[in-house]
Amino acid sequence: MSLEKNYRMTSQRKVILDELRNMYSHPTADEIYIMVRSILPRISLGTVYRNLEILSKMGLILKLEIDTHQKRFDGNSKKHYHIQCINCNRVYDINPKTVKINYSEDNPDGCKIIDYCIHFIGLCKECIEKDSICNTNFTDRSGLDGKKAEKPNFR
Amino acid sequence: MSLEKNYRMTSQRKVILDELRNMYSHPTADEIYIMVRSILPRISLGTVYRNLEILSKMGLILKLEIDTHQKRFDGNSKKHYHIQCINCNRVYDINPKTVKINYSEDNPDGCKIIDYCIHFIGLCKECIEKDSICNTNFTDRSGLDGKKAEKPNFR
DNA sequence: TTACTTGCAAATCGTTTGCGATATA
DNA sequence: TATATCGCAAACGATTTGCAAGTAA
Repeated sequence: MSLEKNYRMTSQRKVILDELRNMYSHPTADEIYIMVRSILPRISLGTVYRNLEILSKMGLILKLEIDTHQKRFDGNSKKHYHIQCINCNRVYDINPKTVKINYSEDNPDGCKIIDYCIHFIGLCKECIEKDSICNTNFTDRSGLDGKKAEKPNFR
Repeated sequence: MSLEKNYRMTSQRKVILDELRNMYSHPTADEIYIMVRSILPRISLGTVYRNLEILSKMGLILKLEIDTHQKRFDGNSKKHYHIQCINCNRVYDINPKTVKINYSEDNPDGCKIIDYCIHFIGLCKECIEKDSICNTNFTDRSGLDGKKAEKPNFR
């Protein structure tokens, strides 16, 4: 008597997984929906959401909660760090060797730390290159708060 | 010619700020709405949202984006660390002295890190105490994924 | 054959916004 | 008095869900 579901590998699920695994960036559900529709034009957004949920339950992908107003998904299911670009909003992997975090499990306030979530904010390679060509001066963040960045063209 | 708004200190705004400053935990907008209604019964949820936004723009409170499906607010506007309890879902401050983070601005992948967001996951003092009394064994996190924890009774 | 999955559409939930009335500086 | 703010209700955007039909194992 198992509580597990016998998940099936449908064509929809397979295409979503493949698309995600072939990407460098970590897209939102609606971005994945657009990509997958070029292969399966009749797929629905609900199916995309359901499959992303199941694939992450199966441990095949990662659900990222970096963006507060939209979830993002990562075809690499091993835990690692991410950076969100302040210019294009895309999310990329960060080399874990460049980061060190130290904390004591037992906090003087009486809390017990079990795990942590960290993500970085900065500029991606592509936008840095664009910056040095166009002189758009991204590194000045003043007045950027709350403004919507350009929609990323993924891939 | 200033772009600033001349914010006013209305009774609603003052009560929201005071409530938030007198709290140890960091509530959601609807939790604040419930609290404030006991003082100002005719206040609307929209007003609570608008004021929380303005108070954080004024730099008097902090908008926390720890919980992905609901924003939380902190009466202490200085940047500091937080922990969310896996049992009651409440968010508390973490003593910053117990945490050390090291990273290099320039990532080998070509990204440039400007800032970071970190928060901790664990157990709050209250729930640890409840655990040792009731033997509910919180520290076993298996099967907890996605489950809704009990609604916190704030204060 | 069975029960998992789909497409579709409607529902949900947190949050934002337009409006005419009210209150603060 | 000018305009920031209010309460109310409707709108919004991301996500979830109910249902009848379709399909993988």
